[in-house]
Amino acid sequence: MAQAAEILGDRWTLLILREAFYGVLRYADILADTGAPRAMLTDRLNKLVAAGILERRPYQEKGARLRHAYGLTAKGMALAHVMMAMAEWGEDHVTGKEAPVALVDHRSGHGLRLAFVDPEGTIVARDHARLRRRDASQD
Amino acid sequence: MAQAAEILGDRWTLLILREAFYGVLRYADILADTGAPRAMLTDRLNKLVAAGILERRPYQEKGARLRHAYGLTAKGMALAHVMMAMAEWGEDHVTGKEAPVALVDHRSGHGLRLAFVDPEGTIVARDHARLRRRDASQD
DNA sequence: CTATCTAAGTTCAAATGTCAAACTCAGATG
DNA sequence: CATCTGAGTTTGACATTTGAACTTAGATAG
Repeated sequence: MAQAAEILGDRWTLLILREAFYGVLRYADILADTGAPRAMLTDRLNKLVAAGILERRPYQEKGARLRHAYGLTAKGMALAHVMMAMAEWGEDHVTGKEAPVALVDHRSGHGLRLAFVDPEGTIVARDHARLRRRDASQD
Repeated sequence: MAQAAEILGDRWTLLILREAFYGVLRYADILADTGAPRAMLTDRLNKLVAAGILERRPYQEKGARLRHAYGLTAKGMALAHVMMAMAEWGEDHVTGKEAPVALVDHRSGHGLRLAFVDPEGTIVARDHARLRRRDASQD
C-alpha cells in the first residue's frame, strides 16, 4: 500500500486518472476538466508515464501536426478497482448523489459494484472481512 | 470521485488510513510506522476527524493519564474497498510481493479479493466492465 | 514539593511545492 | 512572412512540508 500511496496520494494524479478512465486523453481536455495548473498537469502526466500507468500515444488530426494522447497501460487499467472503490465511497458517503457515469457489464448491461469474493467465487459481506497476518501463527 | 480525491489524495492521509485498518490507533505508533513529521500527523488526523472518517476515542492505561486513540468510524470503515484495491494493485503491479497481512473471511478463513459483481451476484471480469453515462441515450 | 518521564502536540526557519499568468516553440494556414 | 493553436516552460509570489527543538499535563521518584 505504501507504494500505491506514493503514486496515488495526490489530488491531481487522481483527477487525471479519473479522466483517463472516462476516456479523456488529451492535455487540453484534461486541463479544462480538472482545472489543474498547466505545470502541475505536465509534471503529473510525466510521473504517470514514468510509473508505467499512462503511455504517450502519437495521433494526428487532419491539418494539424503530430500530437500525443495519454492512454492507460495495462498497469493503469488495473487501477479500475481503486477508481471504482473511490467513486462508490464518494457517492455513498460524501456527496450522496450518483456520479454522471456508471460501470456496467458490456454484455448484459447490468450495473456493477465492487465486492469481496472468496476463492470459490462467493460474495462475502464487508463486515465479515478481517485482516490476518500472512505468516500467521496466531492473531 | 472528485470529493474522494480531495480527501484521499494525500500520501500521509493514505498511510494513516492504512494504519487505522491495521488496527494501529495511537499517535506515537502511527508516527513511527508512517515516518510522518509530527505536524503533518496532527494536521491530517484532525482533518480525518473533521471529515468523519476517524473519531477520537479516549482511553487510559494503568498509571498513565487519559489519552486519545484514533479509530475508524462507519464512514471510515467503508473505505475498506479502496484500501484493499490499492493494496492489491500495489502487490500485483508495483512490488510484486505479498503484503504482510491479507484480508480473510472471518468464518471460513478464506482469503478475499475484490471483484466486480452484477446485481444478481455474478462476478464479472474487469475487462467486461464499461463506463456508461447515467442519463444515457447512447454512448 | 521539585525533578523527571512520557505521549501528544506546537513552534520555528529553511527547503520544497503550488499557483496563475506570461512566455516559448513548432508545425499548419493565410 | 504573420498568425494561430496545442502543449508545454518559465517566473516570481505564495503556501505547505520538513526535522528539530520546545511545550504541556498528568504519573511517579526522591
